[in-house]
Amino acid sequence: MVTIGDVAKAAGVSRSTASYALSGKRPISPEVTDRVLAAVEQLGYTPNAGARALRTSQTQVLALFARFVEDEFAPAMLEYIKGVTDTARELGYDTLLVSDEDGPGAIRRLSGSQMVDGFVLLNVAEEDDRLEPLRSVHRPGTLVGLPGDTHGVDVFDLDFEASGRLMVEHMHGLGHREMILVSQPEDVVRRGGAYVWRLADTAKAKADELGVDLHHYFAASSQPGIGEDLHRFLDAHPHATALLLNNEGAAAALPAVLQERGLSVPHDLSVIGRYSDVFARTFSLPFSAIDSAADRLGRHAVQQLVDRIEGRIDAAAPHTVELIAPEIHDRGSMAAPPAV
Amino acid sequence: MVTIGDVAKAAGVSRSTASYALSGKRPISPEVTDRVLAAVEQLGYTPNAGARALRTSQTQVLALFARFVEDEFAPAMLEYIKGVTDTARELGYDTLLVSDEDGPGAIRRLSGSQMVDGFVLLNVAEEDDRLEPLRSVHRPGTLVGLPGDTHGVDVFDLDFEASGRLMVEHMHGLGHREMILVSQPEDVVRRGGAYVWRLADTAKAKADELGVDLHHYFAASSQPGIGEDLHRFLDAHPHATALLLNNEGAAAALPAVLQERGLSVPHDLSVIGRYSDVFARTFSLPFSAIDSAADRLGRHAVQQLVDRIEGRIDAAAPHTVELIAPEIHDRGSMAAPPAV
DNA sequence: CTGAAAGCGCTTACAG
DNA sequence: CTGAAAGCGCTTACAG
Repeated sequence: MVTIGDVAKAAGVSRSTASYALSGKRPISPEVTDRVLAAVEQLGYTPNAGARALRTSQTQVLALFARFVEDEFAPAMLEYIKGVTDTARELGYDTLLVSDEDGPGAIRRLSGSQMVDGFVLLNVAEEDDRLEPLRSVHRPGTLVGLPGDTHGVDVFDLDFEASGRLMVEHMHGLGHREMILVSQPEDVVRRGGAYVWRLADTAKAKADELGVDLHHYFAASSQPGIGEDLHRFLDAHPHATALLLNNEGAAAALPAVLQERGLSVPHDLSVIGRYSDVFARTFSLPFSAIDSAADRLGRHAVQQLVDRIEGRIDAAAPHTVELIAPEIHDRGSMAAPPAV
Repeated sequence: MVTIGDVAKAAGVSRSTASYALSGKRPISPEVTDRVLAAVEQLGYTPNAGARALRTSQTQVLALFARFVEDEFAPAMLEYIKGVTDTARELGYDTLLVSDEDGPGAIRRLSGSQMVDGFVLLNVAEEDDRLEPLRSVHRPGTLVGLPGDTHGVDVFDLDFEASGRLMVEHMHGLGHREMILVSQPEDVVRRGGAYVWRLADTAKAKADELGVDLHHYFAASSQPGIGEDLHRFLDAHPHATALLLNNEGAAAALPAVLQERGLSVPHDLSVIGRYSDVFARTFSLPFSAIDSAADRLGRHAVQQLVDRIEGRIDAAAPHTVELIAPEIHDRGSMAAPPAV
């Protein structure tokens, strides 16, 4: 391998001069700089990452913790991952992908071995077992997903409370007075998916406030269960005119259910979902939805993390909790309810 | 950070003895070993990865190159990624995920900076621009996907040629004599998806050999195009009794098309696809299919790579091209053709 | 069975 | 504006 010593020799300077010429950390004459650059080019020099990390205690690597859970829609996960890796690369960092069962152990291991400069955690649960080690390791960490206790970490998530309100408000504004809200299965909540009840609770509160009759159900997350569930809900509430979906499987199953019941959207039923744009494209879903903003969340998370790593954020300053305001991607599935 | 010097001091031995006690590379008395281990435990020692890499020229990190292309079904990609990262971890390696636009540049950069011990390339095209740098960098590389030129790399893929034959043979064995084969769009082939014509060519050859009438089409990969395409193919060949799908979008769109035409499977039409099991689950697809074996391919690729890195494979020995034999996952969508 | 020392390649404080 | 030297933490050949 070619080292900075080789570069220095080829350029006829000392190793320190070669190093400074490349880093720009002290003024080097243009002629010398040119010779160094030429040598780098000609020899194909790339600094040894291990040596640099050993010296500087900076690795230019971020750890990305993804949890691959059943029930979870994979393309959405991939979008987060892509958002994170792309942004990291733009900012000069590589990404170590950790899908370890043993999340807490992996955090300690990677921090102890000084392999990474910081951590991005995806799919964060209400009570997440990775948070305790993360807080203890003294390396910055950013979460995508809002846990119960946010101290010591930066947090980015969709504002699910505002999302619940927005769904109900929007449908109410169109004239709907009876709605069905379909949430993820209860075991998603039990595993720590607090976003499910966050959205449902605010939806219910807003419905109460507006005098809307809102029926809330947990439902299966995949076929055939979810199809049967949807039929059951619609049977139980024949006068409901709006369907709010915080359950990706329900959105995917709905077109078949509508066809079986001979319902047309938005003529007979108005529908709004909460899922990512890739999800909509993958299943060709014709329903308006609040976008999960996966790539934006991944992007913001990395920017914040790198700002911290590189000292652009005062360590004493309070941590960020950024909840992205929901935006409805309109696909034309909402209208005034049918006249009675 | 705690170093091996701290451990040595706590155990009352020299740094070299501490190191040897941990690596086991030379005999150390049980008492001393115990003291070292206790010190490690108590101090929470983890070796500094950069220092170790600098000394040993081994990083215990693999680079995983994923290409996120449109048209590509993401869950399948995620399955490969999971197969690779999990296997790597089991073998003591971390995984650097690279989704760089600049694949060739990233290979040179990571190799030059000695950040990784080897490369796994996903989604390899017939003529892949990452192969030239990979061959030049003198670090082992394993491909998932069969390129035109396999020299200097280990290759793992599903045997698409055998898959084409198997589809036709199996349907022929059930009595079918006229079939439709639906391939991915032509631009997938143009981008280097040679597996498309590999499967189609052997299917056609086998059909000729068996006297089967096989109609081959390229089709769109997503709705609404693919639905229209399927209708068109079925209209054009009213006597075809079997449908062979080497196009995930076609498989996902087929249930709706069948319903619209009032066709039942396998009574009116026998169907076989080629897609992963997660894909089938995600879309609740009721069709028998040749599994893409994503996790198995990822697993084998990493095992082979690590064997090479760790010198368990003679560098002079020829490289591997392992094509996994297709297996049909039977979901009951194939039967004898309807009596005329 | 154990220890003192060298050196991997880099950056940066020290010296001029 | 440039150079010689130290030291990051590790492993291993050298010495006993």
